[in-house]
Amino acid sequence: MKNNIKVQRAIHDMTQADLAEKIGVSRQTINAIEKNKYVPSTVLSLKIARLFSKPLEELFFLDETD
Amino acid sequence: MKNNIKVQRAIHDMTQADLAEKIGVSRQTINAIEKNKYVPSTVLSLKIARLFSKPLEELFFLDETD
DNA sequence: TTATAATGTAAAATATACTTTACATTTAGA
DNA sequence: TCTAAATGTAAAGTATATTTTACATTATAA
Repeated sequence: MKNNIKVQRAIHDMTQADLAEKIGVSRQTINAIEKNKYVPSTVLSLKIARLFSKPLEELFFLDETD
Repeated sequence: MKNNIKVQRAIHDMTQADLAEKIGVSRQTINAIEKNKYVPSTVLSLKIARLFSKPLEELFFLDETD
């Protein structure tokens, strides 16, 4: 799975720490998601999508490995 | 988080086993998700949404506990 | 009513998400 | 250039998702 969280952060001018704090996870969790270290839970991705006011599918995408 | 997978299965006339097989997880995983035993990964919920041709937010909802 | 399919559940094992702490590297601004 | 902020990364620990096996319960159809 891929995502464009980094772009969304840029649009909203937020740091990884900002985003982490807003959705209640650690900064390393955001970093790991952006670097595709692991797949977030649906609760987490829903919270991120809600924060950025975008449909989840515009932020997270299945790829050939999924 | 809540979901209406059971309703979607009914609409598409699929059993838990059918759905499990189509998205490549065990039947117990589907059952556990429907019974809110645990929160699926984003890959899994994206696959379910794609299978039912619905935006993910129409299948999975954040609630007060999230 | 009986057989069969579907669903619910549970325990043990494994994989993976997420936290915490800590430090190194990169980026950006004074 | 110097400094501070932001990002990347790593290891150890904890929590939770998912599988497998197995069995019990419920619904359905003959």
